[in-house]
Amino acid sequence: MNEQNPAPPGKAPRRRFRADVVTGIVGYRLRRAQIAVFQQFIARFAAHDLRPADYSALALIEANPGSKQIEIARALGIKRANFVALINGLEGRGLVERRQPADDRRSQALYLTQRGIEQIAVFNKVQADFEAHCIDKLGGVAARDQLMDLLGRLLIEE
Amino acid sequence: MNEQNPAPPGKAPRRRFRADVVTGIVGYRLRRAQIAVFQQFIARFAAHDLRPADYSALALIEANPGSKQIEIARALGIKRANFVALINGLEGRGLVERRQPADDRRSQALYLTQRGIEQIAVFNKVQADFEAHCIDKLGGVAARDQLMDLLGRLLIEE
DNA sequence: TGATGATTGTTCTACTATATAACAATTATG
DNA sequence: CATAATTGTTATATAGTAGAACAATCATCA
Repeated sequence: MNEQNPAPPGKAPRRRFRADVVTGIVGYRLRRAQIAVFQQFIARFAAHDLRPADYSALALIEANPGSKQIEIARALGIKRANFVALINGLEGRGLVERRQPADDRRSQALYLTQRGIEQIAVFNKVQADFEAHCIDKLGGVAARDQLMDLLGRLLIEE
Repeated sequence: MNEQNPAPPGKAPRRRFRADVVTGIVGYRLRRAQIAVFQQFIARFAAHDLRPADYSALALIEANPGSKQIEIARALGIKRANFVALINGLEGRGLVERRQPADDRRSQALYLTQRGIEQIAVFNKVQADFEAHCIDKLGGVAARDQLMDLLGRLLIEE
C-alpha cells in the first residue's frame, strides 16, 4: 500500500529526482516565475536595448513629468545612488532630460524629450503586447486580476 | 462628472504621483512580491546565515542524496560554474559532503553530513513557519494553491 | 580497439544589480 | 543664524549571473 515503485528486478533502485521540496515553496515558485517573465520581457525588448528598469523609469516619468529623481527612484525601489547611472543612460540616449527647478536647486526634475515621447509610445506598445500574452497564459483578465490581488497580499509589511 | 479633483483655489495643481503605470504590470508586481518574500525569508534565516539558494540546495540534497552537482544545480537553474562556490561554502560549514562515485569519476555526488542532517531539520522548521505565514497573508491554503497554479502557468515556455 | 566528441567540475573573468559611505550644494528647522 | 536634513553624485564593495577555457573522465562508433 505504501510501495509506490516496486524495485526493478536485480537493478539499481534509481528513483526519480524529487524537486517538489523546493517547487512547492511559494517564494521559490515566485522567483522562478519572475525570472521567466523577465527573460521574456528582456527578449521582447532586446531589439530596443531596453531593460525592465529602464522601461519602468520611462513609464513613471511619462506619467509624472517633472518628478524629482528621488521620487522616481523611490517608487521603483531603486537607491538614488544607483539611479544616477540609469538616468545617465537614458539621458545619453536622448530619451530623458534633467532640468533644475527653481524652487529646489538640489533636485533634478525629469522629463521625456521629444524623442523620448516618441520612443515610449513604441515601448508601451511592446509592453502591452507582452502583457496580453501573459494574460493569455494566465487564462484571461479574471485570472490576471486574481494573481495581482494575491501578489498584492504578499507585499504588505510584516 | 469627470472632474475627480477640483483645482485648489489659486494654488498649484499638484496632482498625486501616478505609479499605476508600473504597479499594474504583472511582471512588475511579480518582481516586487518576490523581493518582499525573499527579504522576509532572508530576515528569518539571518541568524543561521543561510541564503535562499543555500536552503534550496540543502533541501534538494536532502531529498536526493547522492545526486551529482550538476543535477542539483540544473534543478535550481544555477550554472554549474557558479554552483561550485555555493557547495564550497556548505562544505566548508560542514553541512555537505562531496564523494566521488566509482561509476563516474568526473562527477561529485552530494550528501548531507550528520551535522547537515541535524541542521536542515532546523532550517525546514524555519521554512515551514515562514510558509505558514505566507499562506496566512494569502488568505489560506486554497489561495496559496491558486497562486501556485497561476505562477505555474507563467513558467511554461513561449 | 582507438579516435573523437561529450560531460563534469573547476577556475577565471566580466558584467549587472545592489548596498553603503562620503561629499558638496542646497533647503528646512529650531 | 546654526544646525540638521535632503538631493544628486561619486566611489567602493558585495552578490548573482554568464561565458570561456581547461583537465579529467566517460560515451560513441567506425
